[in-house]
Amino acid sequence: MKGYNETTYAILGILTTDCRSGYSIKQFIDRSLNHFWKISYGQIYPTLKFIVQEGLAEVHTATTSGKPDKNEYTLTPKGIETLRKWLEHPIEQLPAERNEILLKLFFGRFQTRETTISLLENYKQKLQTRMETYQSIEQAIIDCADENDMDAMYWLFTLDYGKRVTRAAIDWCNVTLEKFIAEEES
Amino acid sequence: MKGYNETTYAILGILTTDCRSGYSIKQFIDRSLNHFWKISYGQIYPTLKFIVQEGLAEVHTATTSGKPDKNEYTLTPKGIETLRKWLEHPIEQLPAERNEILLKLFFGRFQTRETTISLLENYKQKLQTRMETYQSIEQAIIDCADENDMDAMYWLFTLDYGKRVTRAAIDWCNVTLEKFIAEEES
DNA sequence: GTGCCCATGTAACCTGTTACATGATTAG
DNA sequence: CTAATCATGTAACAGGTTACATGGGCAC
Repeated sequence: MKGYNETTYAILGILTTDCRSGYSIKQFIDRSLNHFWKISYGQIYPTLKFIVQEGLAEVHTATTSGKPDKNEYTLTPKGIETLRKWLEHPIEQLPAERNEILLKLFFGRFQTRETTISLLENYKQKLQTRMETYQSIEQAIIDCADENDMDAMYWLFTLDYGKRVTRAAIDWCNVTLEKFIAEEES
Repeated sequence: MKGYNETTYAILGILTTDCRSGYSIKQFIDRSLNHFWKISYGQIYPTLKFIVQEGLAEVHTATTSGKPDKNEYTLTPKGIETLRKWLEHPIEQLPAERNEILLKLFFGRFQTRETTISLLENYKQKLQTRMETYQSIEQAIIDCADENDMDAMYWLFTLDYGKRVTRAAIDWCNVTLEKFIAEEES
């Protein structure tokens, strides 16, 4: 734990919703941001401590009958301002994605064509599963969202991103597979 | 430095080419795999040490006149076998990409529309720059590759992947921007 | 003699996950 | 009584980058 990193801002963002404790932050991420953001308790609790130290939020222990006590965090004006600054700041650089499948393909000269083909088919299958997951999440959002539901709109934007990128990767699998299969026949 | 991780296999793969020293491995990655794999000296040298410890490669000091000595690594049969096993093994799970722009967009309820639009336009611009880079690399490969050049073929596959995914992301920017701009007019 | 490429290496640090410890309450 | 859910927290580890130390040779 050092300073202001993306995890800090992600948590600051979530604290603007109704999720105010470490446990419910984790739940929120797992339910809603899971396809483009993950986080573990090992990061959440130390970060919440840091956020309080910096005066970005305040803690109050909430006693609910029938449930264990929980620490509820409320953003301070300074916290809101810090979040807003970050949101406005354009991203510095595109994330450099490591891609294991491209690495394996690149060294494919040392494999048989059959192995490369089954590698690609396995990858394609995983992408298709992901695509189906996106589609069912999307349907669930559409079904239960009322009109003017801003949260739903933003969820759909992020899902649309995931679907388009996954679709492109599946297309690539198909054309690449075709090339290997064509070569095999010749 | 612990055990067999992706970095180990990446280096094992590169050692099958003419790059046999830590320095030239770094160069190779920066020149050829840069768009989907990066690595720093801080990983390369300890990993090479580990590879030798495991008996996957052997070191020999090569003295070239006019240049400093360098440690040349040569794969052993065990090293080749280890690499081949990894190459054949299908990837376990799709990489879970953290996406800062989706995170910022998701919390866009706390920004003005103008800010969101400029965020997206900035992102789109970066994607376009990346696309141009891919295209110029591709052209360079096509220009200098002779027929039956297997390396060139694999490079083009990985570039094709990058181009398709980047294209999909740009398309997403466009449709999302349109929605925000339409909303602004209404 | 100065700056650049070649070449090797490491220590400090950052970020994150996993596994564990702890304990209350409730439903069956 | 026991399993599940709610809730908080930390220590050990894994993986990676950055910055630094070191030094040879070459071209200007």
